[in-house]
Amino acid sequence: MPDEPWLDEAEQRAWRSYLHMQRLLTVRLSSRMQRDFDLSAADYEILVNLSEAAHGRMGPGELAEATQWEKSRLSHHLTRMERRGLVSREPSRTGRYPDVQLTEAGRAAIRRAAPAHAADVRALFVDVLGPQHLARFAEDCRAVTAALDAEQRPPAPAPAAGQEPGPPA
Amino acid sequence: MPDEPWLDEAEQRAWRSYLHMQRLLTVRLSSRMQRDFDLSAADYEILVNLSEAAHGRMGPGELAEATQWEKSRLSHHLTRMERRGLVSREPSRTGRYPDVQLTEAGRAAIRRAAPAHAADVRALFVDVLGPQHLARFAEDCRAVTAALDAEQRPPAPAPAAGQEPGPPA
DNA sequence: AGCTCCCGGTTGACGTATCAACCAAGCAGC
DNA sequence: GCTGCTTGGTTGATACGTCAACCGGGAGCT
Repeated sequence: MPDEPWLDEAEQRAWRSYLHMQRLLTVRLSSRMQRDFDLSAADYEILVNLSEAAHGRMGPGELAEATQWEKSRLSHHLTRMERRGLVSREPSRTGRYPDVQLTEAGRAAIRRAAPAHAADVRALFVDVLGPQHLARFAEDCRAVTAALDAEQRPPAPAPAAGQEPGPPA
Repeated sequence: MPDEPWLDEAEQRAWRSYLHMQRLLTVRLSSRMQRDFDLSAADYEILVNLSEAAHGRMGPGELAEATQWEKSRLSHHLTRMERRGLVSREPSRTGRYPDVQLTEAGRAAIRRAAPAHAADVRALFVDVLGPQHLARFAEDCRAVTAALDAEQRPPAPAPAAGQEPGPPA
């Protein structure tokens, strides 16, 4: 930790630029998805993960790991999604806890929403930055993430996991 | 809008890198502030704006403009903050609606929290990127923001407002 | 003046996030 | 086979955000 924590004006401006973008981008993407497809960003994230999984089916633990959500948030949210018929909880053959299963309605929902969402991400982010800036930007994001991870658990330098194509998160 | 909305693998990875960082960074900063100072990110934002204003006092409209919050969110949140004694609503001499006034407790709260928050932002973001990357990164953020703004209201290219130093937002 | 419309702000209802408390398998040790 | 701990999941309370409905004081018109 530096002795002088304060931010100078340039740093301040940079930080606020990020905050501002972050807020606008989040709001835009999620409100659009809500309006057009009746899905929240949280719903979408769950659906993406399930749709990428083996048979549209995962254990709660895996889901928690994949989304990095708190168990309690996950449980609550799954309950709500279950009530809306997007997922179901099916007794698991292998594990002790019921699996989360993507329903047909759930699969239909994400199939409907994904193209529009991808188009949004492309129009508002990917295409705005262009390939080069995009790559640099992502690199910077990973650096920050690494710093975050490092601070959280000093020991155990865990290697990162791979990513496969699919609907944009 | 492009005909092929889908994201290729590199784009996908970049986007997810951003999402991941965004989430971790937000959670880290806000949970720390909550834990150590009993302030949410929202509380902090209001306090920063008020503390930068003339006499720790602003009209609700100005606050809404500064934070870009919805009026309803602002109203609700101010009610909660008022209940906790961080702000008060004082009848305004100039305007028709009561001003929002930073209380002594509110000022004390942000004075306590700001240094730690600034240190966090520095340690987890500013110093991780370094001056050059930071500048580039911020530039990219502004580009995305501009795209967002442009899409929202096609006409009226409004010039941006200046920013002054103070506690980090 | 009296009327209407508009606009900034508040309210209520509902979905969501977080925290802490709880619960119920599984497993260790005896 | 019981005792008790660990672990993964659920529940309830409370704070937060959003939407839509509502309210009340001007401004403008006649």
